[in-house]
Amino acid sequence: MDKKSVLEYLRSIPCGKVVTYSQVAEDLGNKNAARAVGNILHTNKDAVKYPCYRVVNAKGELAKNYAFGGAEGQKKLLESEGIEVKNGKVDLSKYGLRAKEKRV
DNA sequence: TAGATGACTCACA
DNA sequence: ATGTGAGCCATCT
Repeated sequence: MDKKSVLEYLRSIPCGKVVTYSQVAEDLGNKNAARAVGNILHTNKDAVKYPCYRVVNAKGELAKNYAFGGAEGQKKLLESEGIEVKNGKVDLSKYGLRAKEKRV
């Protein structure tokens, strides 16, 4: 669960898709490390290299309060990927790499 | 080294 | 539905 691992994971995210903190954490091996993932992204300033904007919370919203460039920039970036953004939120059911469908 | 904080998430009232 | 409490991990002081 290194910062690098998370960054690498971000790069592995397919274009036009988004992932949640918990999902990233789980894929990395620590499903409870959602918080750590967020922290790592926060520390990461290579947003241009690592699409942290593709990472959203369990609700499908991005951390607009602390985002790299604000909800506007994030929204534009997501839209550039072909992701439909609703009020700073995305439809995990459509763009979520896996969303919470696993819960079903 | 130990303590505190945070881009999170879940459960309960 | 909203608000509060607890748990986890990495970084910072």
